[in-house]
Amino acid sequence: MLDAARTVFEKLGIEGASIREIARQAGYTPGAIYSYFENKEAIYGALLAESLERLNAAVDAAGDPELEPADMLDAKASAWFSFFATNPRDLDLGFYLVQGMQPRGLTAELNYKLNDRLHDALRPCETALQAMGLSADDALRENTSLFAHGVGLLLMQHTGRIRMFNQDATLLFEAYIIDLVERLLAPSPPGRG
Amino acid sequence: MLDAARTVFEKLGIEGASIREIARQAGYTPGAIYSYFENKEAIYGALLAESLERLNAAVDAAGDPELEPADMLDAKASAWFSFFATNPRDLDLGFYLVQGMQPRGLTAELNYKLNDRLHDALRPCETALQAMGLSADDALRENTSLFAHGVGLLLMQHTGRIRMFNQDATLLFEAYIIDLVERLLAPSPPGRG
Amino acid sequence: MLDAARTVFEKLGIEGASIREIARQAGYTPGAIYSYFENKEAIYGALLAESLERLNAAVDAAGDPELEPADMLDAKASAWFSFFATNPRDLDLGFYLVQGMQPRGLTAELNYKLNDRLHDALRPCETALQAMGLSADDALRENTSLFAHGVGLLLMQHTGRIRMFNQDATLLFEAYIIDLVERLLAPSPPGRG
Amino acid sequence: MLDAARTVFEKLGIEGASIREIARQAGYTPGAIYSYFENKEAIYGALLAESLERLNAAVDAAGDPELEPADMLDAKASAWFSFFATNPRDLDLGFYLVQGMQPRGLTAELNYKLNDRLHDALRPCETALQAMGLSADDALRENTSLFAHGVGLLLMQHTGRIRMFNQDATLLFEAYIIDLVERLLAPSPPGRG
DNA sequence: AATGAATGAGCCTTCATTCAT
DNA sequence: CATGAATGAAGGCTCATTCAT
Repeated sequence: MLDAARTVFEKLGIEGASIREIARQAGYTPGAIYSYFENKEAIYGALLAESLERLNAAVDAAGDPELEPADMLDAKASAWFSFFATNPRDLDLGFYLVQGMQPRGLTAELNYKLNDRLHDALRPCETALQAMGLSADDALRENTSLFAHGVGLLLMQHTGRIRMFNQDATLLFEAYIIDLVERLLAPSPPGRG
Repeated sequence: MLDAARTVFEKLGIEGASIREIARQAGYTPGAIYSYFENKEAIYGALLAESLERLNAAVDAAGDPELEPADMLDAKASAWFSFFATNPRDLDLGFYLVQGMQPRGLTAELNYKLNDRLHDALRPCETALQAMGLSADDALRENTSLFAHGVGLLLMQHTGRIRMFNQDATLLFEAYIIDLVERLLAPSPPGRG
Repeated sequence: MLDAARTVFEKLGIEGASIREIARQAGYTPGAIYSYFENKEAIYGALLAESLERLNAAVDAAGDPELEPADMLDAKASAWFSFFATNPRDLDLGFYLVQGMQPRGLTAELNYKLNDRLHDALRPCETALQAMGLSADDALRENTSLFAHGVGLLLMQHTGRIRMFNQDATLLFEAYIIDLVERLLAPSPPGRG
Repeated sequence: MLDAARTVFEKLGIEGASIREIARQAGYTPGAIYSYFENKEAIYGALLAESLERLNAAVDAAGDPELEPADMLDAKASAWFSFFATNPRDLDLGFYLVQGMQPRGLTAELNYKLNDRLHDALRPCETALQAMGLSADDALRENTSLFAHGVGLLLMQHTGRIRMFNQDATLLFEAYIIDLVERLLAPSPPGRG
């Protein structure tokens, strides 16, 4: 059933994915959906939960444990970035969660769970940052920036606005990481906390 | 009439803003809308065009012409960033342009115009980057990154996901600019183009 | 449901028959219609298909198989003519097929089927004409003329314009058949193929 | 203004000819139309009146006065037939009058006038028929049949159904006239009034 | 667990017509 | 005479959701 939803969703996008269509794809009638999900938003919740599992799997699989912290940072960050860059529908889901999802569809519990799983996917980067010598606070801050940077690039790429700038999102993300590593490993210049 | 659209839009969001609702808010019947706009998308087009004008006004007003390039960069970037940070509905509009707007509503001409106006708002940063010694290509690349970074932060802040990280979007954006300036002014380390 | 459509259609004509009205007559809400038909044109398609079946039934039932070809021609032609003369709504449907029906509502397949069924209803006349000694080409031509004549009379009668001429459509159609038979059975005069 | 209506009407057909469109074509705004016509139907009434004038002009111009009655019949009948065959929009108008026009649009007076003008266009045929020796009653009957035949052929041709029969409407009409003349000039067989 | 017909509310849009200016 | 903004009614259609079976 979730597979059907995902399939429809991949084919028709988040706007075109009606209950009817999902049911048809699943070989059921519309009413049957409601045996599995409370409402339409709940489907997205489930879809998103599953998407985040795949995201975590991708991040977990990335990077040899023996890697240097800086390389680990690169590996883990590239993992979540390329997961979304490669799977635009997962990015859609993420944006949908973030933008349009009605509070009704997401129980507080599920919302927490989803947030936690997103954090889980980003934590390896934070860990690597700490391993590079950053305090917990600094690591959090840098990780937030890193995430924001990636999200911005993904959004631009996803909507075609990045071609507008004649740039390649993945290259720019890589460059950001390189600059970041450089900055962290360099002797901090005067005047920076 | 545009005011009515903006009001409804602010109240109900971009999805909930139906022609009926906009007409009601404006004190008209739905048919009357079509004396002013060809269709629903055209309303957003007009709204967006106006939003981009305000954006450009904000950017143009920012920064004393006498400023050093680095400070000018800061001023101009902060201008567009804070415009969107302060006016979340304009951010919504921007995201809508970027994500959902149907080609039908936007004539190719208008689409170009809107893109141009967005570029206009970002160009001062690029100019400042070149004034700091970057080549045209490098300036474009850095400007793209800068924009992406801001967009990512704005998105996170806008959707409440930034509090999740206990960070302040504006501070993070400022930090990015500082690092950027530092990096550009520093003697480039070996191995970086 | 089809009955409702037919009823509304009889009451309000083909132009006045809205989905809303059909639904109301059927005791349903508009949306319910779409469980039965893909769109409005499909309703007419179904209505027309059924009408053509009744037409064919009437034609098939007409004329003792033992009849002479000339009498069979009379019987079959009178059958389709009187079907439409007696059931003006079926005539309306036929005109609608012929004039206004959008390609969207009628799949190519259905369109073919409808055309075929109309041909089926006219074929017995053509067969009788051939039995009277006409070549296939001549039979087709005479049958086409016969059909056109009937259609013209039906249209005039239907729209009240025939009273304008103080004539009775059925009598005129009968007279046409009589003349036709006479002409075909008579030794062809010189100069006519 | 009528010209504008006719132009729009020729371009967009009877369905697509909205008041807005007519006004635009005429260089006016919709409201201005109502300075000239009571309502939309009145426009069609005027259009039709004018069409019938052109029809009569065509019929009047046809056939040398010196012609034999039989040839005159051919000339006059061919005139009205080819008028409609050549100007399908006039045929549309005629069908519209006959099928869809609301009583509101046509004052009784105008209706009479239109009927009279149609009769005028057909009268030369009737006169020719009488000149060939038919009684007034017989001439009326034959003329009615002739008109019906032509109308049937025109309808079939107009709607593309005549190609279905692989026939040429004009040829079939000509053949009808030839048969008619032949029949009338031949010694009437026994049993035909 | 599943059906599937049905609802009800809503969507965007069109259009003849009116009327104060 | 003409404007043109506005109306009001209607149009076809979509969709999440419900519920008796």
